[in-house]
Order: sequence, then structure tokens, then C-alpha cells
Amino acid sequence: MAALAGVSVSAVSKVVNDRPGISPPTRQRVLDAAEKLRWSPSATAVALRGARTRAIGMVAGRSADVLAADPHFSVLISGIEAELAPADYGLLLHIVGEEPDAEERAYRRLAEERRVDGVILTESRIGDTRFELLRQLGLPAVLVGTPWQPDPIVSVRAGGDDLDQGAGLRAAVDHLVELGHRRIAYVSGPEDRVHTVARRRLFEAALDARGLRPTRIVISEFTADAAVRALRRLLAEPERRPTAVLFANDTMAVAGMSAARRLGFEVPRDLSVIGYDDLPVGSLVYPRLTTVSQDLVQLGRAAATAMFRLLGEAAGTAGEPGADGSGADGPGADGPPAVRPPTLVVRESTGPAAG
Amino acid sequence: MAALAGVSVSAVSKVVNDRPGISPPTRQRVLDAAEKLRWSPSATAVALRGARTRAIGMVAGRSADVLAADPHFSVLISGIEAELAPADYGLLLHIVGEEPDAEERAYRRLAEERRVDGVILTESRIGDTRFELLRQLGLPAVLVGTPWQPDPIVSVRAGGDDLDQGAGLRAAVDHLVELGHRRIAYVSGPEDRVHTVARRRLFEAALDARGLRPTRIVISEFTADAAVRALRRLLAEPERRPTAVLFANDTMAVAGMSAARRLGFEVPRDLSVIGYDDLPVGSLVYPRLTTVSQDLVQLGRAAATAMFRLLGEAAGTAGEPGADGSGADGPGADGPPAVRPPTLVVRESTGPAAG
DNA sequence: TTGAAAGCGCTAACAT
DNA sequence: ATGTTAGCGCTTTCAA
Repeated sequence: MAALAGVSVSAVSKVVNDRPGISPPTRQRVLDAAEKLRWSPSATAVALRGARTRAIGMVAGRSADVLAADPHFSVLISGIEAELAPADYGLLLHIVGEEPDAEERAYRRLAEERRVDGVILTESRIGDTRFELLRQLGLPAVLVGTPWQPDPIVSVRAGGDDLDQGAGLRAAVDHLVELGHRRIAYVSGPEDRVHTVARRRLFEAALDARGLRPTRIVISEFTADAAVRALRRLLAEPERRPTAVLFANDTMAVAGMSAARRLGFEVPRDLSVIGYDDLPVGSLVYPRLTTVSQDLVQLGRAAATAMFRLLGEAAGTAGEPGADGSGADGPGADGPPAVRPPTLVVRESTGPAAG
Repeated sequence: MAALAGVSVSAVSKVVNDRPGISPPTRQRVLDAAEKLRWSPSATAVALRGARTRAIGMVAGRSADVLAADPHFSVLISGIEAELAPADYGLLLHIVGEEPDAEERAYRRLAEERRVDGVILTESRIGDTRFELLRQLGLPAVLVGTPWQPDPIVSVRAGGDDLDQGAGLRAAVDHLVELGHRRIAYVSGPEDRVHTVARRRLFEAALDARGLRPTRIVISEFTADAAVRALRRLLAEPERRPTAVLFANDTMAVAGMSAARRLGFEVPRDLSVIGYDDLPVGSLVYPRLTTVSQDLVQLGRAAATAMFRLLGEAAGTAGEPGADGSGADGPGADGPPAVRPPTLVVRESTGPAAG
């Protein structure tokens, strides 16, 4: 456009980027022309020139249908987008299969092809190699969760500093103990994830603090079927039967409740059930699920904010270093991304211990 | 890279694009160099040059938390991604608020900034203005669903041609009638969506075919609360009380079942319930939800495939017109994207009519 | 078979 | 205050 509609190319550039050295009349003419032609700078050209793509990447190393069944991920994405959208950033999603190198390839492409300014990682794993990879690739990264070992990667998690991480689980155990429960079981997920292990440990610690030991810990998988199987085993032997069960997440807890009901146990009369995450499904079912709630949407927002901060610093070499305060310019660097610690939400799936 | 690691820039270009006019040795040298340097063409530069961004856009005109609560969308995305990923296409997501012009702005940006090669639309609406807008913008578009009025836009839906669209609902009604139900209610969603109206009509037609009339049709909203309220009204007057209820989607159906249970009605003993979509949540609950199943993942794949076809044609003006058959090149143009018609999946939430 | 060179739409020096 | 110009990393004629 530019030349055709008014003046010269650099004038246009200066106007759209709010650079000084433009007279009000010229400025206005450019704005008018842009308006009339419905023109706006080509993102590709800008990216080519300046290395800013205004897109953040996410790679999900799971199959499409597993992902579809797991709302956790989509809730997180909602949060991330909530922050990205106003800054006019896009989210570039890449769902790759379960094969380990598919994931690595995806990150490599993202980096080599310069498609995104940075990536957000989730599902922190034990022995995670992604941080190192991303560092090699020079791709700014933010982790949602806790690194498996001390690592300089930027990360966000509910409760911020680790001190508050266990608050929800402690409240859950206290709640059960006050209801008279003494035999409390925990159904964990696959322990190659950091958060899975952390939650289980936090649970054990909370129980320990009340002088109790877990009745059972069943390591299973993150699927509804696995939850059902775990519950079945838990309820099989009458003499060791728990009166309450905590699950590693809401989906498993809901599946567990159904299984209990199917086996003839009424919730919460015969068995109390507690989930983790506080997904919408928890209040859809009957009885409504008591759960440890963490603000996943907020967590997503925090991750995006942290990413903006990271990019702001990275771009600091040549960009606008000061506070021009004009807003509407994307990455702002204000307060630290704080996410409230997990809390217990008592609904209907917990009650006094049977007998 | 190129020059440094071997020969000349155009040689490299020819190699990576499988263009003729390269001797095997040269070719090999380029490949080796690229391998060693872990180099691959910059997506931005390619896009700038050739108008292909290898990204598809999607704009969701809903607030982040509404979206989070609705798995429908994420399942669809899984399907789309399943097709995009192997072709090395990315999905650029934009979640904008409910404000009407925010959505339009998002599409405009996508088009003006040339960030994507095309967009996939969902949630076909009555009086939808998006097709026209996209046409103006010159952005290739594929609709998941049926246009509200005859429109040249490319669209995909379960059952392909409209003839089979009602199969699931007919089966559902037949199933209920055979179980002895005569008073069958339908809880619809907001009728500004095409599919909402279509499903309700299909239901009425199916009922009509059996010589019955719907006991009640309650237009509500697509939320769990609304479903609960609707059900409450439905069960309020004993003399007109239905023995079976169909819901416009699974989430509402699950919420409805819980509400029934809370009101003292046992499902399916006192009330049969049928959902629509067949989302994972349906088999998580007790009793497991009988539902009209459509293959949402497949629908997503079909949309992506249709998009590739569209892009292939659009690019045909200057691109490779023939069948070079080398694969790995992205948009293939094979069979038509067929998605199986909706079918009834009978689980546990339906049973013989009470009394 | 290979290389040189002209842009794609922008931004940032450098003139004017 | 404004215009000119050299690339960013590629693809693609066109010459050699």
C-alpha cells in the first residue's frame, strides 16, 4: 500500500510502529489510507525482518483421542489464550503422537523454521529432556509445573513457591479425618510425571501429620478404566477396605465414583471420594465431587505472562527498553504471575465415615 | 547456510524442493550439510515468498472458561490436528470473547496479516455472516456443520449428504418407543445455532413418524445449570411428566441425569435419558449414558482434509499441477471426506418405560 | 548442471 | 519531516 495511498514506505512503517519523525497530517493520511484499504502489516514480513512471529507454540505428546478425553489440557489452553489474545499473539498447536522422537522433531521444527517466539510446556516429566533440548535450540520456554530436578527453566505452578503446594491435599485429609475417616486410600497415576509423584507424596505427608498411614496406594494409569480397576481392587477385601479414596485427578475420581456405585457402594454413605483439579465435570455428576481445586485457567494465564516477560527480556537487546506505557503493544511486564494455592472444595462426595 | 556448507543458494532451494536439475553428488552434499547444521528452511521466509504459511486458523467466539467446560470443541481440534500434523501444518488458535466484532476482527487480522492459509469454522449459526466476510477477505474456509442457508462454502458434517443426518435421532426415538415410552421430551439448546434447530426438528420428525408428539420442548441454554432447570420443569407436573428425555448434547444430558437423581428419580427406572455427541464423559458416569454418537474426531479430520483440497485447488494456478507422488508434501487430494452418520449407542441410561 | 540476481513486504539506517 | 535503500531467507527465472 503506502506509496499508492499517500506518501512513502518508511513513513508508513514509522506510523504503524509509533516511531517519531512524522508530522500529524502525514500520519493521518497514512492512517486513513490503511483504514480504507483495510491494510495491516503482513505478519510474515515482519517476522522475517525482525524475528518476532507473535505466536507461541505448544506441543502435546499424546494421541489426539487421549487428549480429547482429557479436559485438563484444554482448560489450560483456554487460560493461555485468554492472555495471548489481547496481546494479539496466536497459539500454534502441534499434537504429535506418543512416539518419543516425534515430540523432539516437533520442537526442532518449531525452532528451525522460526515459527514461534517461544513454547509453553506442560506435563513435567521425571527425567524430562525437553528443557535441555529447548536450550540448545535457543527457544524461550516456560514450564507449567515443577521441573523434575533443579533447572533454570522458567516455570509456573499453583501456590507459587513450593510451600503452599500441599495446602489442598492437607485440607482434604483434614476434612476426611474430621469426618471420622481413618482408612484412607490414594489412587495415583503413572509416576513418570512430576506432579503425580508430588501429589502422592503430599498426600502421604498430610496423612502422616495426622498420625495415619495410607491404606493403599494403587499406581495405575490416567484413564477411566484404570480408575475403575483400581477401585475394584481397593474394595475387594472387606477387612482392609478404605472408607475414603483420593484420586490423582477429577476424571479418575468421577470414574471411581461410578465404579463404586456399580459395585453397590453408595457415595458418600459407604465411601467418600475426593478428586483433584476441579474440572467442570465434577459439578455435573451426582453426587457432586468434592475436590482439590486449582485454578487451571489462571495457571495458563500465568504461563503466558511469564512467556511475555521472558520475551521482553530476550528482545531487550534492540527493542524498546523503557516503559512507554502506551499499552496495546503486547508483552507487558508487570506483577509476577501468582496463582492461588490449591484449596479444598467440599461438595457432596464426602461424608461421615461408615460404621 | 547453503553457500557456506557446499554450493550455492539456488542449489539448496532445488534440493529441498525436489526440483530437477541437480546432480546426485551436489544433492548429497547439500543434504549432508543441512543435516550437520540441523538446518531447515525458515517458515517465515517461505511464507513471505510463496504465500504458503502452512498454518490453518481457527477462531472461537466464546470466553475461555465457557470453552473449557465444553469438550466438544477440543475433541474437534484433536481431529483436525490429527490430519494437520503429518502434513506439517500447524493450527493457529484464536479465542476471542463473546463480543460480536471481536470475532470479525480476529478473522480480519488473520487474513490481512497473512498468518494462515485458511480457516476452519465451527458452530454454524443462523444468519451467520462469517462466510461472506471470509469471501471478502479471500480467505479459504471450511465449515464444520451445515450453512444456515444455501451457500457455496465448503462444509463437512456427519452423514455427509443430508439424508443420513437424522439416522441417530430416529434410532434413538425407535429405541425408546420399543421400550414402551410414549411421553418423550426434548431439551434443546439456544436455537440460534443451526445444529440445534436441526436436531430438534429431526427429533420431532422421528417422533412424528411413530405417530407421537413431543411432550415438551424446552429451549434453554447450553449449560449444565440450564439443563438442570429444564429438567426440573419437565418433572414438575406429575400428570404430564415424560418417561424419557433427549438432550441436545452429552453435557446437558449428564447434568440432567444428576438433576433427576437429585429430585428422587432413578435413571433409567423412573426416567430414561439420551444424549448427543458421544463424548468421553458419557461413559464415565453411572449409569453410563445412552447417546447419539457422532465421530467428532473424524469430523475434524474431514474438515482438515477438505481444507487441504481447497488449498490444493487455490494454489493450482502456479504450483505443481500433476501427481508427483513423492508424498511428504502436505495437502493431498484423495478421497472425499466421508464421516459416518450419527448412530445410537445404547448404554445404561435407557430402560423400559415406568408404569 | 549450476550460479547470479530479482524480488516477496517489511524495518532501520542513511540521505535529503 | 520525509524519501531512498539495503537487506531479512527464501524461490524462481534467466544466463552461463
